[in-house]
Amino acid sequence: MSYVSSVRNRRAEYSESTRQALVDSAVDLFTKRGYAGTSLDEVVKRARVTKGALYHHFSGKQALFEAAFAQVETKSIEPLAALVTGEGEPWDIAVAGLRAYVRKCLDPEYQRIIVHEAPVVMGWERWREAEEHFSFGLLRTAVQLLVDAGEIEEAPVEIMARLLFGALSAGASTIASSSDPKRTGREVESAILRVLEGLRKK
Amino acid sequence: MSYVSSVRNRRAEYSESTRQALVDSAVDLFTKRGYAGTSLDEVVKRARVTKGALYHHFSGKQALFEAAFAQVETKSIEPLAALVTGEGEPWDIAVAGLRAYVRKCLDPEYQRIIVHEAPVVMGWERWREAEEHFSFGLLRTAVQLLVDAGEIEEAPVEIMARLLFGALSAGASTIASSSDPKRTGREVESAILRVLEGLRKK
DNA sequence: ACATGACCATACCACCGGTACGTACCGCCG
DNA sequence: CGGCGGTACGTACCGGTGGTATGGTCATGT
Repeated sequence: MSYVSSVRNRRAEYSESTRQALVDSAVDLFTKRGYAGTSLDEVVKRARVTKGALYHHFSGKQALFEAAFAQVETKSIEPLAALVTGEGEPWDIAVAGLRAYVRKCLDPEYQRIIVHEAPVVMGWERWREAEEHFSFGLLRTAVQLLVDAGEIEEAPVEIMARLLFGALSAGASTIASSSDPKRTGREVESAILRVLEGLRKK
Repeated sequence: MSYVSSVRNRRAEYSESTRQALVDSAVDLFTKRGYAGTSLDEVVKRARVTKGALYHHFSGKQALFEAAFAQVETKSIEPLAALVTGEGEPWDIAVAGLRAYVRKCLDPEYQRIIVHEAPVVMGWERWREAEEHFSFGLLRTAVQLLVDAGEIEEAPVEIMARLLFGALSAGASTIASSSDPKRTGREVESAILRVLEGLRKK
């Protein structure tokens, strides 16, 4: 029986491997040339398979993008999630998470696929839905923590989280396209902290 | 000579008219179906010309989009520019401009073409450059006014303007895709005002 | 009157996303 | 062990789209 299951696993592993190769290839190309700029022919060529394989694993280009999206988000968000769900003062957690997120936004994959292309490729509604389980979901719970702890003035958490999310994304983009990312990074960080401090109850 | 010039104007007017028809058609279709979703065939059909005319006036689809972008931005930004360059207390100007901008973001054309598609279609760098002369440029000068007037704490104006711009854009998206735009609009307005108040020197 | 260039139409091409269909291979049952 | 069915692809092809090449028309300078 162990023989049967091992053969079966072998087969399944092959399939999973090609699927993974397709996703990796997609992440690479989407990052470098964007969604519209990459052709499926190139994706399958780099993954050393054909379009038959692609359309077996995914329903189309959009689905392939969503798989790439999920992979990048999952990989990127793990340390942040550990940070937010860990213990500590809510305010310190927020500050640390903010710093970590700004750094993560400097990763080209995250920058291009998650921040820039995803909302337009997936559509705003679908993007919003997907982000509930990833970056935005984390930010929202962090803000909720701050409100519950009485650190910042009451406000619709959803709205405030959206605004902060937009500000963070813009800050990340600014850093990424700066001629002196180190300096700009420090400036963005302190500016965001100043915004947060402004919201803090005194 | 008035005959000659009149004929010449007639001819030039014809040309300008077809160009305008193309841009109007593009604005319509880009708003309804997005950049990737609209075909040039449809654009020229609605403008009652052919692709020959299109490629005579524009170098390609991208250039057509930039023309549509410029038209929507120009039309949208005029009243705001008048507000910012007018006289009055900097703080009141900022608040009024903010309100006006949030309202403008409810316009479907502005929402789709300027906020959502432009960064991806034009590329972030080109988009950033173009925005210097439009919405972002205005926001930046408004922030500069506030700093010069000593209303808010000193900070790199460029950075602070970027963050506020990102927050505004996110707020605009939230409003536009809300089931109750009026209510969400008020919430976004008050949330942004709270952020501004937080930055205010007391 | 002739050349010239602005302005636009027509016909066509290359490429891309997606589909239809064929096939090799493996697990399973009689 | 033999054939049957399903998985995991490969191959060939189609419709549509952005872009190009070419040519024609008409006002205008000389």
